[in-house]
Amino acid sequence: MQQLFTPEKKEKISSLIIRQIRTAIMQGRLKPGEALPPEKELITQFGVSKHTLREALRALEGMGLIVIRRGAGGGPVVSRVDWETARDSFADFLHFQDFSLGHLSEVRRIIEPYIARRAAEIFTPEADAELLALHAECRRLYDEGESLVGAEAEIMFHVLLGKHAGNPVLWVILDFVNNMLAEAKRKMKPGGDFCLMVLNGHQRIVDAVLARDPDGAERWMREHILEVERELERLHAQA
Amino acid sequence: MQQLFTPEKKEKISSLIIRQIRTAIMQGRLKPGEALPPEKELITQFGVSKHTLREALRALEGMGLIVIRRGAGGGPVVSRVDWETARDSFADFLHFQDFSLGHLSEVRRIIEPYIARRAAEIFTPEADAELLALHAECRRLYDEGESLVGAEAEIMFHVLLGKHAGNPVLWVILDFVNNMLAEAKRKMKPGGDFCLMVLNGHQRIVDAVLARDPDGAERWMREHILEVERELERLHAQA
DNA sequence: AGATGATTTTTGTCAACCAAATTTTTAAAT
DNA sequence: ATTTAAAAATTTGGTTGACAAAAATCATCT
Repeated sequence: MQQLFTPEKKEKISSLIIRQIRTAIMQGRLKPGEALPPEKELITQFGVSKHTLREALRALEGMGLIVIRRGAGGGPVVSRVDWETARDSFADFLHFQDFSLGHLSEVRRIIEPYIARRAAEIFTPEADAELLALHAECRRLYDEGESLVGAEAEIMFHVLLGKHAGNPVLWVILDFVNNMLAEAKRKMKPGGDFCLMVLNGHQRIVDAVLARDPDGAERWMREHILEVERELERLHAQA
Repeated sequence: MQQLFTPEKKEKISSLIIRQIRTAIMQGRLKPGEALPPEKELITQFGVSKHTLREALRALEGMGLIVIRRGAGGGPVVSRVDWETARDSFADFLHFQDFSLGHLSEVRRIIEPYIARRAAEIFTPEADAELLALHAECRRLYDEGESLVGAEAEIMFHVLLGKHAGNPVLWVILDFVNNMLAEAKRKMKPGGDFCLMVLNGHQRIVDAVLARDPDGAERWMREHILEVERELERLHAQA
């Protein structure tokens, strides 16, 4: 038999407080840097106990929406949600999905050639210099025999290309995918030949970007991504 | 002068508990569906007060990592982080970045034509049926004079194409971008001509996918995205 | 003026209590 | 024996009060 009445949902008080504060921030009624009233006052404003209020504040802190400092003049302050927090949440979600290296690589295959093309089109001399510095760092790592693959500099090489495209949405997708992939790559412990392949791939992309050759940059990036993908699959099959 | 000693960081107890439980889940030592000990026992295990423990549990609940039921046999249970939670977190982050409709549209321009091509390549008869049903629903909305743009069915049309590609990473990107864009579109209240344009665009894509014509699907999707983008910019300029 | 210590503000933690929700058990009735 | 209803047990939800710890401010002494 069908339910006749709605289940009269009793939401937890702390959830109500969380939503109130969160929507106030989202509607711009509370801006980053602005301080919320201290605990004592919030307790009276919301009409709840200290414990209950603190649960709400702790949850908001976990979301990265506020930071709480203690001591005189302290208290909860609205803050910008940083990328680390958002990325963690997204990684938590993906942990329960069944996805593979291939899925991450497919996303790269779609986005990164476009990014490389844009870089060749719009890079400024300053961006060129950053790219060269990062590539030099990659080469140094290789020359000193350290594992290039999965290293911070190798991730940043890819992320940097997107950084100057001025699209934050694209940028975070790029950052996320490359970081997830790097984590997996580090576990595989690829050999020196793999690193050399990566380095050469990067070299061709750098050359094309600096030569302001969008077609070349796009093509070499695609080659690079595919090469890496093939090699990772081979390593994965071995293990 | 350089600091001589580390600042002896005193992390909050609840944060320590949060991290312990979270890493236990991430390392697979706690699986979805598995119940954690009840409050009473966790209090003794961690050696903290009820209040402190509950703050930690509340934060974990906010992350979507656990759900808490009360009553006998209840208590905290590990759960899969759902997409809603992760999406909210990502939206919170983007709220503080300065990004525009153009940035969202650029992502669509890159991804959706590829998705349409893949759909034409791999769609099964069941997927075809789903697509047709959704398109019929879109047409019904238009015929009844309701605003098609920003409607649930219009979002789902785009998301469905990616759903059957079997790449969860790509799928969530698609879902996120289309939902963000839809929210913005709803606020603009576009007219009936806009809706007709969208409907015709969808029609061409459906035809190409059903005809198993990857080139056509890709091309028409690109046209569709660009058309919508131009129109949105025009509306935005008016306001 | 500058250092030092006391005071104040504000969060962090703990403890004990009662209320509400939900399952399990028990008991009764058919 | 099966179904139904009441009672009990379990577990979280919420309140109050108290004290500790951190950090800024203010007063005091040199």
